[in-house]
Amino acid sequence: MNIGQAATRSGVSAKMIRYYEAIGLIPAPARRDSNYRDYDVSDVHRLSFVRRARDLGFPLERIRILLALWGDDGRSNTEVKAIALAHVTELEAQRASLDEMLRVLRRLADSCEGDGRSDCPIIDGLEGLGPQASGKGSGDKGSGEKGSDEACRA
Amino acid sequence: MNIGQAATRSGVSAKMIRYYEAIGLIPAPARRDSNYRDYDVSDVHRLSFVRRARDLGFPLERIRILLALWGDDGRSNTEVKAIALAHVTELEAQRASLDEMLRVLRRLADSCEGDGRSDCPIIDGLEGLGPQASGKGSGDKGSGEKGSDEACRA
DNA sequence: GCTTGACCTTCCCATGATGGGAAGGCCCAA
DNA sequence: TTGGGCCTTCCCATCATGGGAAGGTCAAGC
Repeated sequence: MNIGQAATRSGVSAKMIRYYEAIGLIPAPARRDSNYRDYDVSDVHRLSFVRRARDLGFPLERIRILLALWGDDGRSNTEVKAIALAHVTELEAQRASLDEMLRVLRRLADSCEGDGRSDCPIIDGLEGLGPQASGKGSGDKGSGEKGSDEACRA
Repeated sequence: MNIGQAATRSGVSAKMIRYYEAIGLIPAPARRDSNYRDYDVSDVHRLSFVRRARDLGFPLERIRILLALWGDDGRSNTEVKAIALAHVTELEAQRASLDEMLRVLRRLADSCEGDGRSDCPIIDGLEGLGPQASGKGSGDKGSGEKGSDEACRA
């Protein structure tokens, strides 16, 4: 079947199928006389495997390893599990990072009245790093105080 | 001060400072006779603002708006809050996506013994889409069944 | 003064995964 | 035969960041 058919069936775009082939993630399929790529059901099967792994957030280099294990009858599920758990650990780290951002952002947003005044704890929080920036120092932000002691070293 | 000093003080790498200038996120600073960029404390202040916003996951285009609001004495905190809340919504969507990946991955990992055999529910889960792939169909994965009915249309 | 090493400049390239689009060829049905 | 839809390759863009090369500057030590 053509690449468009394979794309529809596997859920991987034609563009991505060509890319996966280019980087050697999947083998180059047979070509017809017209130079069209020719896929069969096992190719679609492999592409679906890749797509599901992508949906789970696996980076392509890890999927490369998973594909090798997939096709290895003598594989050890210990290795597969290790890859999965390593990925879980990375996703957890990402989530922890997101949670921290959300925590800080929500606190800032909660402390902002949003009542139309220019006074804004969110801006203050970005400007100074205190938990609640106390001073309303937004007035000194311009390009005014260009001092002349330039080589100042901390 | 030199760009290196500004980088150290603001926590933004020199590379990034030049990039932010190139894309117009921050104004081009004065230059010395040597063509070195010359920063003052207000520049460092602005860079620190950018860095904190980046730490909270704001994309640069949103930071561009925040910077404009920061420097606008007549700003409305309503607008700032709207931007922050929009970002919260996006981060929450990302977290939901991560959580779903983690949920599926943990379930797969939990169902895998990791005992050295080749039998692997993780691989099965990637291969077929069932909640628990029942059949141990990993045997048919090779490049064997290259059928000849190529123009098959679903 | 001269050397040395740390710093600065610009420019190009790479990442990771994906999409957009142009220019040209192929295929099938009307 | 023609038209439209599919395919091919090739180049470029994203987003934020880093690496590195080739060359200029500066400050300190001798």
